[in-house]
Amino acid sequence: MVPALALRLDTFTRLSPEDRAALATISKVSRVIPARRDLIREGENPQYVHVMVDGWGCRYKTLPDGRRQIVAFFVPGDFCDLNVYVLKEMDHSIGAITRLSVADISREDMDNLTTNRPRITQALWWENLVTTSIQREWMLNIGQRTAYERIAHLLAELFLRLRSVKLTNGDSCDFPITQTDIADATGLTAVHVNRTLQELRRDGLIILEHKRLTIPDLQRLREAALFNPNYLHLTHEGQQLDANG
Amino acid sequence: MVPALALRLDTFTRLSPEDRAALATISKVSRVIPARRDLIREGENPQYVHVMVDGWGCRYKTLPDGRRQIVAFFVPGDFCDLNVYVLKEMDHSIGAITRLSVADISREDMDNLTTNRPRITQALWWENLVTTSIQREWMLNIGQRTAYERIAHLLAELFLRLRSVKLTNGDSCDFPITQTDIADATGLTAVHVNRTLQELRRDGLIILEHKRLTIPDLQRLREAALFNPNYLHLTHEGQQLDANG
DNA sequence: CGTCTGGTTGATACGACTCAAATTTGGTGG
DNA sequence: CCACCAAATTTGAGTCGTATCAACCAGACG
Repeated sequence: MVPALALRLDTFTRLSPEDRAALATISKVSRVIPARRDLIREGENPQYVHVMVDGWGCRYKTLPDGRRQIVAFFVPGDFCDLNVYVLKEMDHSIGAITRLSVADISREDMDNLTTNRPRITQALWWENLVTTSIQREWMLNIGQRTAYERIAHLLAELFLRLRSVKLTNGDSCDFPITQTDIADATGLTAVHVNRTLQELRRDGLIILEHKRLTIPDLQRLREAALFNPNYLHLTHEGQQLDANG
Repeated sequence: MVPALALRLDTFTRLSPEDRAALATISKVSRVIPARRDLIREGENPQYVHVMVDGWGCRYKTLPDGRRQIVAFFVPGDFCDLNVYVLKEMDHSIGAITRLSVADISREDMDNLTTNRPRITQALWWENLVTTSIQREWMLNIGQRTAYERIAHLLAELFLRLRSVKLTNGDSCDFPITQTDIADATGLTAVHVNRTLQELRRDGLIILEHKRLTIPDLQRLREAALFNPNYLHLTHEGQQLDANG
C-alpha cells in the first residue's frame, strides 16, 4: 500500500523511487493514540514533526472557560508543522478523533530529509503553504459564510482532501467526526449544526449517516458552499504528469 | 534607523552584523503602494516575497457576492510568505491600508539568503511559524469570542506587535485601520463594531480617536479579551540575551 | 441488556445584522 | 483659510440567525 503521505506529496511533484523509499521510512508508525485522546497539548515543548498515517485528528485551541475552536482537521497523509521544534512551546493542542496512527519524526531525521531529498523538501514546502491556505479559507468560512454555507464548505473540503489521498469511494467516504466536532470547527453550536445538517439532507446535498458521508452531486454542494477549490492548490506538476502517463 | 524587519527577527535570535547587513540590503524599498490599493490579487502568479517596510497592509479573501474577510494585518517588519513562489497562483489578495512601502524579494535573493545566512533562515522560520500561529488565534477569536472580547483581542494583539518593533509610544500607537477594517477582520458588521468600540471606551479599556490608539491599562484589556500572549512566541533567545546585556 | 455518547426536538432569548439617515472628520482645491 | 466633498463614524428602529436550556431518543458497545 502506498503511504498516504506519498500520495499527498505526489499531488505536487513527481517523486523518485528514492524519494518514495525515504517517505516510507519516515511514515513508519511510531505511536497509536486511542480515539479522543490528545497527542500533544498546549504548553508542551514540541520535539517531533508528525505524520498522520491512519485515522483522523484535529488541531484545536481552547479558552479558559472551555470554549473550544478546532482550527484544522487531519486526515491520513497530513503532515504536521514542518520545523515546529523551532518554537519553545505549543500554542495549541492536537487530538485524535478516531484511533490514530502517527509517525513521529525527529529533528535529526527532518534535517537529513531536507538536506538529502530536495524534491521532498520542495513538496513539504508546498504542503506547508497549502495547510496555511486552508487556515485562511477557514477564517473566511467562519467569519463570512452562513451556517448552511459553512457546513457545506467543510464537508466539500474534507471530501476533496480525502479523495486526493484515495480515501473516497465514488461519491462517498468515511466520516468519523461528530456534530459537536463540526460545531467546534465552524463556530456554531451542536444544536444548530444538527438543524443545518437536516436542511442539507432535505435539499439532497448530502447523505450523512453511520459515520459515512455521501455527496450525490458535488457540483451542487460546491455551489451551495461558495466553494472555490483554488485554495487547495491541487493543480500541480504531479497531476499534470499523471494526466500524461 | 534599524529596519523593522531586523527588530522583529531580533525577538527570536541575536543577529550578527553580517546578518543585519543582509537584512538591510533586502529591506530596500522597491515599491510604494498608495493607501487602499492592492499589492497583489487573488489569481495572480506570485513572483516575490514581500517585506513590509513602512505602513500597514492586510491579507484578505472575498466571496463572489462581495463579503470580505481580512485574514491578517501587516505592520512594519512583517515578512510575507517565505517561499510563496512555490504556488502557481495566489489564493488571496494583499492590500495596502495606509500608503505602504514594500520590499520585493526575488526567488534568487531568497535562495541566497537561506543558503548563506542560516541564522536569518532560522529566524524566518520562526516568523513563519508565528504568523501561522496568529492565524490560528484569529480563528479562535472569530469562532468563539464575543464581539466585545474579539475586538479587545485584536487591539491588544496589534498593540503588542507594534511594540515589538518599537512603534508604540508608551501606552499608545498609531492605529490607521477603519472600523470597517476591524469589522472585516473580526467577522462583525461595521455598525456593531462601532457600538462595541463605544462600550470598550465607556469601560475605560481603550482610547481610540484620530487614528491613534491608547491603552491605559493593558492588563485589564488583556483580561477582557481573554488574551494569552503565548501564541506570539515572543520569549526567545534574542529577548533573553537582551535581558543580560 | 443497561449504559452512554451522539443525535434530535421544542420553546424561548438575545447578540448581532439590516436598513436608513444624520453627523463628524479629514482631505482637496479655490 | 474656508468651502466643499467623500469617507468614516454614529444613531435609531426593527428583524433574524443562532444560541440557550432542557428534554428525549437511538444506536453502539461492553
